[in-house]
Amino acid sequence: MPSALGEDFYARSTLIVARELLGARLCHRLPDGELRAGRIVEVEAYLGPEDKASHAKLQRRGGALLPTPRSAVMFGPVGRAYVYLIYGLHTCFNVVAHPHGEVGAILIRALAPEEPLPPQSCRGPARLCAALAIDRRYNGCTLWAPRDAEVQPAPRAASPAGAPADSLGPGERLWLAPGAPFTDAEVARGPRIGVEYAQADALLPYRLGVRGHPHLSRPI
DNA sequence: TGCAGGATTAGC
DNA sequence: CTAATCCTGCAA
Repeated sequence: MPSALGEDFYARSTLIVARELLGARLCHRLPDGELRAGRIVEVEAYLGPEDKASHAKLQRRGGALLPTPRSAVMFGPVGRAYVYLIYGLHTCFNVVAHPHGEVGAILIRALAPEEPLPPQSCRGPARLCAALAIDRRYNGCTLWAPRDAEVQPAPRAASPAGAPADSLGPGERLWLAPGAPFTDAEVARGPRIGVEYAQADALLPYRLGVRGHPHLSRPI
């Protein structure tokens, strides 16, 4: 896994990591050796249970407050993938990042794709997953270490019904690599997309993108 | 156990 | 604007 961002990168404020993810490269090595990658140009930060737009929720079970199964990885170790199915149709990819003892993840919303991906194939969180062939098997996978060194996947619910039951093949790898950073002047912030149900929290400027970039999912 | 609704997208 | 489509979390 060439030059992956290290574990410490993810152990900081979710919003700081979101900002620094802009410019980084998301890379997927397929079982046949093909590399699909792109440079991150748009993200959204999602915090813990206090954030009404976030999947991170607590549920009373057996007298104790525990994370709900879907988003349990957001409560766990940083630098892992949180991958979920949305609208019964599409896959979204997030990176778990938060200071020790906190909760949060960053939704990757758009990439500037690299060869051989088609130029417009990574605009939107579900489209980039389709283009890079990222699926729910990656939920809970560590992004900063070779899978050989990986500890057991985060204690998450059993694979959602319908998820591929097979595990990742030997050659498959998903990781984040450093890339040419964007300057603060190039970064625009705005409200997150599609979270109107979160009322006041829907207005927080937790969507970050490269100003005017042609691969944004929509203008910011 | 049932059921409303979703961090989206393509198509009319 | 709406349908597609399957899980999820919460109510009962």
